[in-house]
Amino acid sequence: MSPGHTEVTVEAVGAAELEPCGQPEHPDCGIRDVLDRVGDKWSVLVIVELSNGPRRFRQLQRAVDGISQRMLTLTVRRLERDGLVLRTVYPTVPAQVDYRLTETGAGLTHLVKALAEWSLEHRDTIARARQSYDQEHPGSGIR
Amino acid sequence: MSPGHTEVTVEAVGAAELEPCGQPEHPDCGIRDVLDRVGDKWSVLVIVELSNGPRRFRQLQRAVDGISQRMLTLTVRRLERDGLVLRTVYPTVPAQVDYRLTETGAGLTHLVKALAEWSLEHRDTIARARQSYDQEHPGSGIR
DNA sequence: CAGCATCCTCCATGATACTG
DNA sequence: CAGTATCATGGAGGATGCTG
Repeated sequence: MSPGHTEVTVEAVGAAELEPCGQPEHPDCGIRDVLDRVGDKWSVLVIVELSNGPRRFRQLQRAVDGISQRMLTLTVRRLERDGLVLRTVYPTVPAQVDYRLTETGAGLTHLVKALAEWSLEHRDTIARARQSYDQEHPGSGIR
Repeated sequence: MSPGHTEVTVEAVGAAELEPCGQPEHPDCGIRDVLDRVGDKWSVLVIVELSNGPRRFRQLQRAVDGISQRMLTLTVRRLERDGLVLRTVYPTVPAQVDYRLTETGAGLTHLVKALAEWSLEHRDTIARARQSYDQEHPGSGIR
């Protein structure tokens, strides 16, 4: 997975076969587009929950503990806009809406789950690293 | 919240084999700890750059286009604190410092690269999805 | 139930200046 | 070179109230 590339910059992330794209304006090659989504506070948790099957709005809100109505709306709208989530409205009374992953979204799920598993596997290691860092650097103010 | 919930919640992320951990206080099981790092604006780009080998401070700053001195400092410090990056100071004049991934950090790199590759593979699909969403939902205000 | 509209707060990030 | 210190700010996110 690591071919013999010489000076590689951060944008040539995938390895040799990936387009370096090398535009100063887009140093991240659109990776940020996805990362901004994966990175925000709620998207991943919503995606993971949806990976267990379709969910309705309130159901999602209850599952993703702590999310506000507003943020759930925003999150799920953005995911829909990106084509990762499909939103279906049933014209019942009261209204009923469900959300499910699209195929694209499901593909991302695997990566997200891998990340989640990695997190769980290394949380202790990281926690210990932090403790020892904080001991050796008292009052560093880093969080 | 329901103490003995049988409902599958977002924390049962990996699937059946992952610890549900089920603490209302830590619904994310520490996934957030890692996600917060992966999610912030610069960590991933720094990690990816470091995956190409050790880098010095200025070198990193030049590679990660657009990062400010302050944010680079904060980012590498946090990565160091988490045990993902090793910081080595050489007592030369002027000072010389290099950063390299720890083994833990290198492990995360693989996932991050997978994410980056996925991003590149799907950026067009996502871009098209956004376009069509924006057409069908004019003035929705979603970004 | 599934939202939208407002208001408000705080923090991540940026800009700038200075230092060993 | 490799930072630290300080100030400013935009926007993410929370709280609340209302609606079809």
